[in-house]
Amino acid sequence: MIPDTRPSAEPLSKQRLRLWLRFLKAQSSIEAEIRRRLRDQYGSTLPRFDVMSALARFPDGLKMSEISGLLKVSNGNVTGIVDRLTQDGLALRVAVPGDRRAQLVRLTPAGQTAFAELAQAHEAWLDEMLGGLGPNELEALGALLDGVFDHLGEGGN
Amino acid sequence: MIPDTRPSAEPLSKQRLRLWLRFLKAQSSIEAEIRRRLRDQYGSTLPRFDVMSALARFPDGLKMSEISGLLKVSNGNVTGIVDRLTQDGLALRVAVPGDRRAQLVRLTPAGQTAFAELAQAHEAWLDEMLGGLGPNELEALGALLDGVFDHLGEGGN
DNA sequence: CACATCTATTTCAAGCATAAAATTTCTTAC
DNA sequence: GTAAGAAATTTTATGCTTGAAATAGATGTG
Repeated sequence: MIPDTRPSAEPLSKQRLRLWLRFLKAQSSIEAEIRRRLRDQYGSTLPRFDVMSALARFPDGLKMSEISGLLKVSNGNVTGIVDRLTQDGLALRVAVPGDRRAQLVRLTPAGQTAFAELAQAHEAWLDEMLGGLGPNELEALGALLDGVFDHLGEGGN
Repeated sequence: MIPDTRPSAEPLSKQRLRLWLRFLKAQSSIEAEIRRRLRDQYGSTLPRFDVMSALARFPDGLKMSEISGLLKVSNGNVTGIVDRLTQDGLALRVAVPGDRRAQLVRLTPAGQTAFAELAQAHEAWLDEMLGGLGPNELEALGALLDGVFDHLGEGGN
């Protein structure tokens, strides 16, 4: 097929803007549905899930600043979320031997159980909501996202 | 090229999950940069920009509930944002003749000027950040997003 | 050891977001 | 016209998020 190289009536910047708006709409409608289900079915939230997810990947515990670094959110933000997880008995803070400033946060056994259940539901929800994407579409979308990242200069992390 | 039709080692649900995480990462790093620039360069925010954008498209004004409907956010949310825009002299509430419950929100002239400037910067930023996407990529990405929407049953609006 | 500096975390003030309750006003059915 | 219900909006309580300031502890240099 011969690519259409005619200058479009609409400038490229407008096309990029419109694509961004569609991108945002897809993202936020999916995310809103996930938040709703976390709330209604599990009495939880996406920020809590994100923190638990990080903690689940590091059974030896994470320092507060490591959590905020992984999730790319502020320190003060993590303080509040971990406070609430701790109140609910899902996480706990343990002292770091050599450093009285820092603490390691870990999932409690109850937290591990709760997270396993949430993670399974989360994966199933996404599988359902992204069901329109088969293997080829997934690969194509992944490649396009790589293009975005390359240009943003954020390949790593 | 012969498509690889072998059953992948990784189940499709996991692939969808991983794609979603990359999708989220792209979206949130771009959005974070936009929020940062709105704040640092214009002393504004994305929610304010979204509301002003809706108001700019309807010069005759919008009722509070119309704004929240367009932006798909709660009523109480809009109350606060419009309050702050009004305090800053960018929007105003005018009475609706036949209905003392409702009010029309409009941009002030200052609000129109401010929005025009923000909108131009916003488009330029996206053009820069999505610069990795040429016409063909834009079209391909648009088509893939359509596939997602179709499956979500959210074609319209 | 003292002092400056750096690091880890929490606290604070402001704004954003929601769902649920409350208020005010309109409409409709009698 | 009055009472019941619906509609438009605000208020409230709670949680998430940020950047900046505060606190406490560690580290390094003289």
